[in-house]
Amino acid sequence: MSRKSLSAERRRRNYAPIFAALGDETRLSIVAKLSSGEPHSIARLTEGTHLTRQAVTKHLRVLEDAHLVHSVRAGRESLYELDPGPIREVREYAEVVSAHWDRALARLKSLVEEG
Amino acid sequence: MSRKSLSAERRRRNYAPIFAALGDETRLSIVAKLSSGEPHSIARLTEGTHLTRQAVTKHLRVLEDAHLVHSVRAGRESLYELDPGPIREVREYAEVVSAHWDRALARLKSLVEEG
DNA sequence: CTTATATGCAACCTTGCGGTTGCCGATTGA
DNA sequence: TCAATCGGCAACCGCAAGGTTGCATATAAG
Repeated sequence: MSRKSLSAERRRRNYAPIFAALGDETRLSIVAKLSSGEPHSIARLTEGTHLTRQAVTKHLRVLEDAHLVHSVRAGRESLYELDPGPIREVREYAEVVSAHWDRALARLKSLVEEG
Repeated sequence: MSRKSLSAERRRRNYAPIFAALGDETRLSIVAKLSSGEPHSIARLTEGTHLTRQAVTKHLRVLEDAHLVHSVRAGRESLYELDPGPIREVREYAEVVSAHWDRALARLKSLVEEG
């Protein structure tokens, strides 16, 4: 289960699970906290929210399944850290769709002007 | 309801609904079809899928609520077209998070090297 | 006018998601 | 050793998501 092979698998057009994982405010806020680079424990990530630790744990599981995050056990706590790969893929997806759209518009425009 | 004001509202950090709308393979394929620039009717979007027209209609509703798509009635059919704004916002979000992460990593690295 | 096409609306079903509670094991620290 | 802290596991709950079927309505085509 090397990271390389995982990344290769992912690139095979499975964007939906990534978007789905990001489609929740709680999870977006977790991503925001972790994007500081500092690993956070579950208890730490639960602080400030009105949620149960279990709820946060479930959200972390979702993020982990989408490879947006990974955890390392450190003593009695497990530290979560951001995994930036999928976020880059999201950016690439958005760029591709935007580019496709822009080219299509340009084509339509030139058709109209020629006509 | 000018496009400007809509875009301004959206920019207020409501990324979750956009991601959620994109977090489904069927809807991603709809977006892909529409990114060609050519408006598609519901019947047209249903062709090739193993889904009911009603199911596709519901997905279109979700995309519409997230402002990823809008429809125009043309005779007896309603044509759907891509709305590129939210996709751009997705790209911006991904860029911001990536940049934040990269800066954090650079900071950590320099700390290690100094120490 | 009649029929076929394209959609809308509403009810209904099943499943998954977000969330909670309760209990148990492991690690830390006094 | 004993208590407190951090997590994992499992059961349970309500509700929305994804999907279907059936029927109604408007437009197009013959």
